[in-house]
Amino acid sequence: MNKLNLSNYNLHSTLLGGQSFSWDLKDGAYYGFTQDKIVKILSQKGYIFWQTYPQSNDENFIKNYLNLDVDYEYIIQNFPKDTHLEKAINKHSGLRILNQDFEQTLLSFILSSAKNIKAIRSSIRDLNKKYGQKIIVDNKVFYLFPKTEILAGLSIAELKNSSIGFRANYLKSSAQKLIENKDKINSLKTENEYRDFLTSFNGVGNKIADCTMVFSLKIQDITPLDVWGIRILTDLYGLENNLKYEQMQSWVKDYFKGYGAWAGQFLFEDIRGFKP
DNA sequence: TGTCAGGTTTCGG
DNA sequence: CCGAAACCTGAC
Repeated sequence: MNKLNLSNYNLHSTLLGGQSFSWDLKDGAYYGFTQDKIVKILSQKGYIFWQTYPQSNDENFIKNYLNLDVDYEYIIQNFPKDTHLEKAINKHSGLRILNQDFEQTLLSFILSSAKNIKAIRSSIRDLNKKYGQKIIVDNKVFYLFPKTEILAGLSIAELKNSSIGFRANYLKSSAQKLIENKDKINSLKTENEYRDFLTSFNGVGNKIADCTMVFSLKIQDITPLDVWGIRILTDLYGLENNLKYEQMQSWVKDYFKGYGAWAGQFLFEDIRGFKP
């Protein structure tokens, strides 16, 4: 295992909270899957220990994924002082935003629409088991997230065997579009460019575009506006619920001073009652 | 047993 | 543009 000096990083709330479906806690360690590796992480007062498989010691990956080049203390200290945020930060101290793989994040959130977290995690693991590579770590069996090419080549009927229902069409069509537009995402930069591209995928509206931008493209000034996100704005901060999507995100950018993604994540985990 | 879940698309007005 | 129905299915 590799050792990394890393204080104030709440692995539990970060890896098992709502921003990723790819992690499990087993025997005191967190195991996650991407499209090409299994990642093992555990924390021990002020340090984390980690390893990647089958390619070992992928330090570049781990630092990118854990999003370590952000100035966490600065972000927290710069938040507006209000009781809701302070309560949420206190409860989930050390919660971070991850920088996950783009294609996996987009495809995973396409599967999330109108499903609860437990069900979507179950569907993804079923797809992994059927179509992802098997890897043994610590005598435990893991499966990678399926390659985009594999998903694009499956039939709708095959995909529906993983309990994803009407999302099967979205998944296949989006996987195909990702292949046709290989690396196009890397040529884009601004939120508007990202949003236009992402919402052109079948099955991707504003909310899933938000999740993809925040959790895999380092957009920090917006927060995903699902039912919970909107509830936060209306119930806690008094916004009118008939505001348009763009107006709500505009308020988020302004009020949270460019770090709405981070503030929103604290508030989201708090309001939905995630146990730290 | 019926409703609902971290939405999007489609369709009618 | 805007509200409502349709889309699948496991979970409560």
